Amino acid sequence: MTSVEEAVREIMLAVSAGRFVVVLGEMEVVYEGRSLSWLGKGERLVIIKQDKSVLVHRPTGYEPVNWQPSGSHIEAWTEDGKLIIVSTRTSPPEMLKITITRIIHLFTHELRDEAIFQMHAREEDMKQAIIANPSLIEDGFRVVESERKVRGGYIDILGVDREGRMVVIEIKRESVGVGDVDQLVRYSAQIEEEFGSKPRQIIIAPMITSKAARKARILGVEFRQLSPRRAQEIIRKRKGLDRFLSEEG
Amino acid sequence: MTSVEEAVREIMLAVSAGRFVVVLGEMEVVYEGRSLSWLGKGERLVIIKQDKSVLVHRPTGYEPVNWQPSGSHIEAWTEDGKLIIVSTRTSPPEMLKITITRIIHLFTHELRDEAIFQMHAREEDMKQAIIANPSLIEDGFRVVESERKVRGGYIDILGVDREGRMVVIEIKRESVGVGDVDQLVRYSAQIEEEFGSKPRQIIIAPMITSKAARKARILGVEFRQLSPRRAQEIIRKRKGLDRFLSEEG
DNA sequence: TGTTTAATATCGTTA
DNA sequence: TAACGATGTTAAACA
Repeated sequence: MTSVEEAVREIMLAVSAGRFVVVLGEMEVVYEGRSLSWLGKGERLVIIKQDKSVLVHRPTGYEPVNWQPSGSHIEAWTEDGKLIIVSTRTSPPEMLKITITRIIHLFTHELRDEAIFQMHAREEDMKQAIIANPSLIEDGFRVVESERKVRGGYIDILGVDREGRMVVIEIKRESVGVGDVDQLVRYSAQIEEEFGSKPRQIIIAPMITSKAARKARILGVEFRQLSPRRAQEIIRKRKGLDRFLSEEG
Repeated sequence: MTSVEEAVREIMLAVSAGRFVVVLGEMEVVYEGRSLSWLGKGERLVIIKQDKSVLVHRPTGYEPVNWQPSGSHIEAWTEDGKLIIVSTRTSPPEMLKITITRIIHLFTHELRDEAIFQMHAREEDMKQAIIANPSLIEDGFRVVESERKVRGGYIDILGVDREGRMVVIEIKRESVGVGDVDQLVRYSAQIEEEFGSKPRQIIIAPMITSKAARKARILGVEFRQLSPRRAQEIIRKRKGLDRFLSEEG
């Protein structure tokens, strides 16, 4: 079992050398800053990452019970045979104090991780899929602009249909709710204000609630079904095509 | 160094026994479910919590790069000398696959943590908020004394209202019960004894039970709503001001 | 069980 | 720095 003095030395060395620190132990935790919190004695996991972010995890649950973001200042010392770890930040001013009364396990190591994290099938990917393949909306549809700023937010895609009529498109990754229909109508009203003619309004999403569908029908909002999964497949195909073209050209 | 077979055995044992698992190692991670993600080879930390939630942390950043919530099903096995950990969930259907190509460190332990996590201000902080900002009680209110000793305890705050009438204030961090109303009335009686005139009686708390509210109405006790959350905001604002003043002065 | 709201939200991007 | 939207948001409160 590591002595408290050895633990302090090992932690401070690891922190200054940019090594990853893992401590399992019995501790109390106090946080003061954007909020205040107290957590009495219990066995938990403390992580000090290489960017000096700190996480305190209880035995259950997805979220850390306490934390401190990267860029904070870390100090460790002993007090009455206890191991104290304090992380402070100036902007915003906040402080996390961990009082470890018993060390169960301590381990430090320099982690190397250069890999790129790739994620697909988000709302952004659905937008890219439509831009890459506008006929997903309907034949003859053309994209004019994406992320056009309006009061209260952005129009995901602004386009023109086969007959030259303007189309305002709202994309949702999950089920469309009543609020999403309202938002699209608000944005469309601004386009009508600006261009003088009422645009078509289309929501594209994997599904729509019955309430939202009713409201959409009443307000003249159209719905097109597209799952993030299918959008992902379109992007992948498109990428494959790009690769083929660049290899050929 | 732990062998892969030993690691599988230790992890499966720990998971079924409800122990906490920590693995530092070189790994690839794939997620499929609400989205799709792929993360190439790199050194990371894997946590399997006692509720079978899984977290994968890179060397930097607050958030886990991949995770799986509690209640998922966990399996571990070996494949070509690699350690595979897969966590699956049915609703929504999602899967996390961790392929560990090199184990740097493995540790399992049953963590006991019964402590209650308390966030936001304590009763003491609510008192400080009122002292810092007496208009929380009402316009023209002034604090005369805090923690004045009486038979049976202390008066949280003794003050004077706009018309010069004495005010006895009782602070509660949680819901006010009948007993709290009784206590305030007992303390007020002593103030009346001492000063010769009946003081106003105010309870300040985030909420009050209907029974206590009825009793308060009958006994002439007033109620002011203040949540620990709001008290905390006032303290924080005050502290920010103090810091500014101390820097300037 | 489904819906709404808060979070020390975090994390980007943009003005 | 502030504002704003997206997040595999999560988690709690509410109906």
